[in-house]
Amino acid sequence: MDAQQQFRTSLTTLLDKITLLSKSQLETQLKGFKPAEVHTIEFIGKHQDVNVTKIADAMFVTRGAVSKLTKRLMARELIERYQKPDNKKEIYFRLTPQGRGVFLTHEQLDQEFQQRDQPVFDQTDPVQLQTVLAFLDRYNQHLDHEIEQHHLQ
Amino acid sequence: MDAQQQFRTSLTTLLDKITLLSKSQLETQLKGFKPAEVHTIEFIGKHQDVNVTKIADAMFVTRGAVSKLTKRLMARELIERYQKPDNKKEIYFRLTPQGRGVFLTHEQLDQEFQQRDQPVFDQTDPVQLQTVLAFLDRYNQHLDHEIEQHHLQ
DNA sequence: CATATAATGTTTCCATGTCAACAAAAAATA
DNA sequence: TATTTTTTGTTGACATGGAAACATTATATG
Repeated sequence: MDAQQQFRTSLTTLLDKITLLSKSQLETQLKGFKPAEVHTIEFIGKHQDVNVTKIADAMFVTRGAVSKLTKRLMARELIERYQKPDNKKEIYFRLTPQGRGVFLTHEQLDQEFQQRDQPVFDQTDPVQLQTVLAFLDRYNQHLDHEIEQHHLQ
Repeated sequence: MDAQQQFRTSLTTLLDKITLLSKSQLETQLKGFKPAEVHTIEFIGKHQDVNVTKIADAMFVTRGAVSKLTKRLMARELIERYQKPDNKKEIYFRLTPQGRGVFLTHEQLDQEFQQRDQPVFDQTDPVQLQTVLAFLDRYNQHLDHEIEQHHLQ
């Protein structure tokens, strides 16, 4: 297996595992909340004047999905909607006190995830770590180039 | 931003870009096939004596989901089932000629993606490349440990 | 200013995934 | 060997996300 294939395989399994782990922990600590719901609460908690379209863009899902999701979250009184006096089209969301509770729990969990993986970073030589990060940066730059060439975005 | 955060950010954007680039090509060349379907065909094509449980483990989904997926693929005559004479419980899958067609198309697309990104790997010092791969391996091993500790899978 | 176009959010239909219960067979255990 | 436990695969109920059609409002254009 050449380097690129090995890289891709490692990356894929890495992300599958991270997803699996965060999902289960989220489910135990935030029982009754789906990952997408928590993610939405997190996004609303971190940004001002969030609407359906912004959430959809940030989460890489359709507006329809977000519309349903926010409806559920409002029914459970975790978020609430508001509008601005000069715009009758856009609908914004903010957290309710209950929603802020979920938000804080999630923040704590996120710190736990970081702590869970920190040993990997601590036990790696700083120079090697920089090599890894630099490589990812170069790869990202290359893809930026490709995206530009293919006239995407 | 610390190393872990930088690593996470780079990884996320890297994958977003890869998804964006491969999306349009996959849609034109493998029209009518869902990512999960192609992924399953790929897995069956690459491994011997694959059963529902193995696919589920490899794709991080439930056995129920795989059971339905393989049923669909069999209905479309892309895969077929077989058993071994000394085991009446386990059911294995292999590709049909049509399934191999899809498999090959996917392989070719994959090669195109590889060629697109090969410059990044060619222009990286082999020693540094090994550092990157070794880091990912260590990270994966760490997560394997975590998954085991949480009694997942 | 009037009209065309774009943006925004919702809903319906549909596909697909999870969960949980289940049956059958294999493996472990007494 | 007989019984219990585990493994394997399937199914039905349910939830959820995508696609597309739609209504409403904002923005661009003439």
